[in-house]
Amino acid sequence: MSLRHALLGLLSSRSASGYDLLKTFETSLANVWPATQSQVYGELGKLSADGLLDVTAEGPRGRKEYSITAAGRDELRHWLVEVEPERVRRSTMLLRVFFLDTLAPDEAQAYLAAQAEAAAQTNAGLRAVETGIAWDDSPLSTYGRIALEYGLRLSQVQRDWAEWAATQVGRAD
Amino acid sequence: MSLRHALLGLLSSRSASGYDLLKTFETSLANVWPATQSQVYGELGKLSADGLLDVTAEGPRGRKEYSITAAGRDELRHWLVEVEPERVRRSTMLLRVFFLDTLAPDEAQAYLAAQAEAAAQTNAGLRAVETGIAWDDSPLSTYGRIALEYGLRLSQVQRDWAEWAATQVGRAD
DNA sequence: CAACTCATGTAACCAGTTACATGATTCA
DNA sequence: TGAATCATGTAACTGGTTACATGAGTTG
Repeated sequence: MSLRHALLGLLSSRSASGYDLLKTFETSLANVWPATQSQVYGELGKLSADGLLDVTAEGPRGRKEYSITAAGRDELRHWLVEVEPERVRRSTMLLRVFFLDTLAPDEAQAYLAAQAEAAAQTNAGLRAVETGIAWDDSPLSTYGRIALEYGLRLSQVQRDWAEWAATQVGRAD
Repeated sequence: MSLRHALLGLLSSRSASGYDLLKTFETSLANVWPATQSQVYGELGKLSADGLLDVTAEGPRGRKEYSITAAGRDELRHWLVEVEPERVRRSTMLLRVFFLDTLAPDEAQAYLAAQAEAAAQTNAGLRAVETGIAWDDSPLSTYGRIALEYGLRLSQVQRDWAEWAATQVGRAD
């Protein structure tokens, strides 16, 4: 049910069309909560049927501009302050680790080295984003910076872990 | 498609029934790749229809014991060495951060403090698991230890990040 | 013999992905 | 005027969750 809240969150600061929102999902939200076109349009329909959004303008090419309602703001707030975020579980990267013993030690090490490299790449990409943004004291900057920092720290720990893990493999094999 | 490979991986070391596998999913694999009963039974049926598993014994109460086939081992190996693990994206914990500016600074800080606490709890739980296991030099110990270490480092970085993030909120509000 | 565990299966539903389909407007 | 972009929608499918249904064997 998080797509609903992602949409409510985006619409809490400004009204937008499905098309506008879709572009936000492709850019800033892509790393946190990706969504496809069919999903966004479908969910916008449900949200207005449920009274959490209104169509407040119609433009050329059938464009519909959605605005959040008071009920929508209540729902967003409720989700933010009262609903426990569910911890992320599934990780195929980690699932594979459980079965690395079916490979030769050097193959297992190669797998872990590849993971270290992928994490390093992610980290470098995020550092490039970080330096490319003109950070200021706006709420968007503050919270955007916080989210980015999470990505930086996570990719760093993934890299360190994978490098350490490679040293553990084959120690006793 | 990872459930298939999780099942193949578990069956690569020993044959088991759906019921046996289910318990493994509830215990050791629960934090990495949870699966439900209906999912496991359904996938076992598909895997044997596809020739990756065989029913090698039938026991009381309709129990079926599944064994991995040569094709199954090939598929497992292929997945481990050739298929790129997809990076985890979706995180409602992080999605919420983008919308914390709709709350008062003290509410946003409370949210982040709660995340720090949750991560600390997870970390403590994993440390308890770590000390409760008799680690040795077996492959299971090696890779189990590596997976556990990931959880320890991840929960630590989550805690540190959330605590730091709370100090950033309201600095300029 | 009652309660518990072992053991499998199916149906309905929800979230998400991919692909198909259509058409209006803008701009070089 | 042709290509690109804007803009919405639907259908089929996949993976996962919850709930329902059934029954055999084990143990106190």
